Amino acid sequence: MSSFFLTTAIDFVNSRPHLGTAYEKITADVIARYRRLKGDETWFLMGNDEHSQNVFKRAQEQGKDPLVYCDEMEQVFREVWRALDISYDDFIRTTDRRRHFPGVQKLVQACLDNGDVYAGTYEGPYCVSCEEFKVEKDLVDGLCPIHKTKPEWIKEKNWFFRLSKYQQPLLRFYAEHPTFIQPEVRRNEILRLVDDGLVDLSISRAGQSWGIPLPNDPKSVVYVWFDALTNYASAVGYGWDDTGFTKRWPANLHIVGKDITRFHCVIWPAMLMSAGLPLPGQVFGHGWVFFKGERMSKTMGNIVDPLDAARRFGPDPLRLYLAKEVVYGADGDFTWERFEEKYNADLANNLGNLVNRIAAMTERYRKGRLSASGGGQLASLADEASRSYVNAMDRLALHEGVAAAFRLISAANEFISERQPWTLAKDPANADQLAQVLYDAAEAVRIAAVLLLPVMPSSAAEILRRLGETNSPRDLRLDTATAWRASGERDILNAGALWPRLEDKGAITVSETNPAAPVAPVVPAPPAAPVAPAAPSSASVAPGSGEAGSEKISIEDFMKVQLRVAKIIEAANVPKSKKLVQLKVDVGEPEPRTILAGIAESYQPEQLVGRTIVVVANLKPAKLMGIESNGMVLAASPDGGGAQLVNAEPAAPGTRVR
RNA sequence: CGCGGGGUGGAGCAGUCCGGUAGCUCGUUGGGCUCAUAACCCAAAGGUCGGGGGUUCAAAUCCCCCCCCCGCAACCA
Repeated sequence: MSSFFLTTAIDFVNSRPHLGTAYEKITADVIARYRRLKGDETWFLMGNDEHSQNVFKRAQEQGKDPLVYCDEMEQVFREVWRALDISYDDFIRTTDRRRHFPGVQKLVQACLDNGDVYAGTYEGPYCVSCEEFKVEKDLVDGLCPIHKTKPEWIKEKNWFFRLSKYQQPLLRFYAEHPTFIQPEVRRNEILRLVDDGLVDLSISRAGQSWGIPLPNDPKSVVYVWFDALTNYASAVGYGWDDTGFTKRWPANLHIVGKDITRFHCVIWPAMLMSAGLPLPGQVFGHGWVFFKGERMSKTMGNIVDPLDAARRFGPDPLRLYLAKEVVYGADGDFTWERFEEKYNADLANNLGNLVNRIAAMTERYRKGRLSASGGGQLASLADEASRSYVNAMDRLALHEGVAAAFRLISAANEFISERQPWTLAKDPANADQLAQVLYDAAEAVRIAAVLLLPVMPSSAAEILRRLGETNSPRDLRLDTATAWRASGERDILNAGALWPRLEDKGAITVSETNPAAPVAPVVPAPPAAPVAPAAPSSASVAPGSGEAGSEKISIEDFMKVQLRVAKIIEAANVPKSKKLVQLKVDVGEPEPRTILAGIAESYQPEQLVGRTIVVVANLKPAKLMGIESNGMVLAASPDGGGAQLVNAEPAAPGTRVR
């Protein structure tokens, strides 16, 4: 029996998991369950990344001790993973002093011993308010993008890792292990990157407390990658349990997002090489799942809680959708419309209905009992499906694997139509034939259900139960369970619809932007599908979207804001900018002002000239795209665009607005 | 020249690495069936595979050029 150790990226805990993170865990879980089904001794590791300044700040904002905050977030994450049926075997946290700290320190020490870590100075712009170094490119015209303050130029003693030394060893390693980086596009990217040369890496930060102290310099803390990446090794014992570590390490597969494949393919192997440890077998960089074409992100407002789909339909339809509809490795889309479409097509009409018709006929014609008497034409199709399933799953082509299972399901539906058991049932002389047809169909579905166990664990188990499978799903092994059973008897359970059809188009569409929207009456909810709120057709500006100020301000506060009527004299698009328009406006002052407005997507410059609008006149100047803006125009700006300028016609420029 | 993804029947997508009947889901039309969740089965209509050039006996697939869309990166002060 071979063993298989796979991991996902560990997650920052400064916000709840969203569809994007759930996608990674779900697909990794499909792989883990597939390996178990194959009989591999599988170890599936996940975890949280907690030593981030963002996390620290988040905790402070909430007035919590960072560790307490992380404890709470762990529960939040675990709850989501439970709801999605993620079968991780271990969960590591980077604040784990028993397991993670020693691992990180040992790894740093090993690199030190090897002469790959050296002292140097890190210089850079440091924002005092953020308490962190900024990267040149993050600065907006020399200012901290968050605090608008000029960062101090600070030199601090840092420890560096000699990443540059590993350029050739890495290239050699990639050449010797062509499948180390998957899919191919990612591999090419990385090869190019490493080919271009590598710079040494700062691995410590001085004077911080939130992190793991360096073994050789306890006043400094291990910075980002040496801390985070090491989780894969520390979790299985590196630094605290040699036996466990040698048993599990190296990992066979790291599942990560395409944005961080480079760290896993470059820095991580270099660290391991330096420490003299074996390298992982493969890094797979999956794509993004967009929501209605928009990138899922913690900072955008379009987060759809993965629990939503799972809560309404159970985790399996969502899991199926993500595994089957998104080409693994490429980007994909999630829309409620498509989710509903696939739910009906694959689950209600195809698989669910198939199970139902077999069960109903068996009950009616055979009193619920089937017996086999030799193989049929479906046997070879089932065999073919199993083969192409295994072939695809081994290549991590999850979408192809699932498709293979569904081809078998379609074949079973076709088979039933062709043989017409209901006709056979009319003549007792055909009893044997009838029994055979029903048995074959059931057997094909049984095998398809086995193939679907990794993707839809509880639904597939339920189908197996109804088809009289007596073994527990966890005891099933792919090779034996997908073999056509040409003999034996079984009891079939007729237990109603597994996935009731969703009737009303768009019924499960939700409002993404306005959670407080009134809930409209919806479809009569099927048992598995609790009622979902219908979308307010929000083509128009949604009034009061967002919380309408739970806190009240005083009139004095309001008066601080100086609103004035302004007339637009000139307007021009800002080069290379998508949203900004540069305006020259007359606010009744001797000189016109330059104001930038993010309305380029709603207005052409020509449309703007001559309009009389309202501006905030006493706003601190700020530079955007290198141009200084002295004020702000007022516009109704619904999420998703379509800004409408506030019209002040016919008031004279400079008039105070209050 | 910032990075990256993509343009395939009405819609959404595979296929492109390893050239050789353009496939799937939904939708449409016609038919069948009645066991089943108005489900299931069969058939049909519908494609210059973004455009141009090249390589080849043969190009959605390989090479070159161009056009368009979309994410990310910087900006909705």
